[in-house]
Amino acid sequence: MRKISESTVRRLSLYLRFLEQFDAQGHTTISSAELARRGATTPAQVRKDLSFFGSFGKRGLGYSVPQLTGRLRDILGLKRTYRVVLVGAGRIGGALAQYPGFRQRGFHVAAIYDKDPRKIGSRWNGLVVRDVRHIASDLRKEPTDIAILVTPAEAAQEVTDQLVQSGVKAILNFAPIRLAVPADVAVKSVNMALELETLSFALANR
Amino acid sequence: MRKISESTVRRLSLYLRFLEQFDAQGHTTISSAELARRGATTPAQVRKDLSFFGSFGKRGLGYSVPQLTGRLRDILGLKRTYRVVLVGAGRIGGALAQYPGFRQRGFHVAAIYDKDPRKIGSRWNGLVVRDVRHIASDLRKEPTDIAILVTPAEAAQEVTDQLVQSGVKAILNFAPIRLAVPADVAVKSVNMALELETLSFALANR
DNA sequence: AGACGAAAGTGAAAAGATTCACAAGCAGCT
DNA sequence: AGCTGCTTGTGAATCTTTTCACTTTCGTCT
Repeated sequence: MRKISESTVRRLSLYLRFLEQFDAQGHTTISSAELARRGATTPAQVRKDLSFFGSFGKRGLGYSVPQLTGRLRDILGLKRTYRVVLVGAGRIGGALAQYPGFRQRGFHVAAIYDKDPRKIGSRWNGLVVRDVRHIASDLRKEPTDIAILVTPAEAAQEVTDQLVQSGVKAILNFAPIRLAVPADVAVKSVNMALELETLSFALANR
Repeated sequence: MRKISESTVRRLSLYLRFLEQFDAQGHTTISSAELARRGATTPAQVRKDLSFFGSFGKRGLGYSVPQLTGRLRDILGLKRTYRVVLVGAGRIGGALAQYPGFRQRGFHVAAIYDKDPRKIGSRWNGLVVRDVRHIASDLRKEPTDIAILVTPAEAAQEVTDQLVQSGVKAILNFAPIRLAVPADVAVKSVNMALELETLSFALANR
């Protein structure tokens, strides 16, 4: 497949959200102009993004809301559910484990791991925190594609190696460190402090 | 000032992190090649990023770690501390309020607000959750540049309007909605589910 | 049936970001 | 002082992304 840019993928996710809202409002078709308006982009951008994957619209009419919704869910890999494991039962980890937005989209947090004996055995939203040492054997029984990593920086690489060994193919990383992984493993890093810094930059440079 | 791209700003933040680590290791100079290695980019990229703001290095030698650290903190607006208010005392809000990475960087979460009477008055990390209705009067007494918004989507725009009215100039938005704000207010939106979707896209398209 | 308005699809142009490649400058050495 | 080995700073070249502008197609109306 032709290389699709990260920004295109992010916009496709956004379009999908708008489509769902639009559907809830009872609309059956939507134009690229309307999608653009909601997504703070341009109609041409919307059409170009979609055109990488085929042509889904009807000229003169727009896009069928249910049909485009289906295609986007397909493109984004959202027609299935994902078993997700979370490593790091701290405050952020706990919050993420219970975040309803994940489950709504088909991402099921099925296990939480930590290294700290004081946390192991405690309950988070019905899940018992397990020892990180069980990752390998657990995932052998329950293959898992996606992991969310919320450990301190020091532990992140070691845990990553275990996850990768156990067959995890995608990692959402909250640890402030760049993870080394094989080429076939996708890593997406999120860093809250960095986001705030883009804001302080904006404040300082006006 | 010349327009600086978002990606440049993000990289500058990263460089600053690496510099701090490098400093802690006792190094006094660093080359663009070393910064590039750590940041998964190229030496030319590092030099170009820095060149937008001046020339800080010594040819043949590299950059002075403390000097470049200082300049980056200056560029990113990190030479001061920021008073930050947080709206939405849910699980994610609570976790963010206590996130040590913010305070380390000079972002002080000084107040938490919520609309839910059951949450108002409860304590989060030493802060008492206050009624959102107090935002305007509180911020009149304590001017605040940055807000973190962790409300449900429905409440987000209303709260934003109040924040903007009260002089907030930058918002880190976790609500899954595009906020309407005046041109002089910076908004940075973070959407966890969307990040996971870029991963499921990667899994689906290999 | 033909004409019209609306909107998709799409090469081509423009804008923007990254990489290249090389001159210039610095420190250390002889 | 002059030579050598590095490494910066930067215009130019390349690559990527976005925007433009135009053709095609669809549904509707007369």
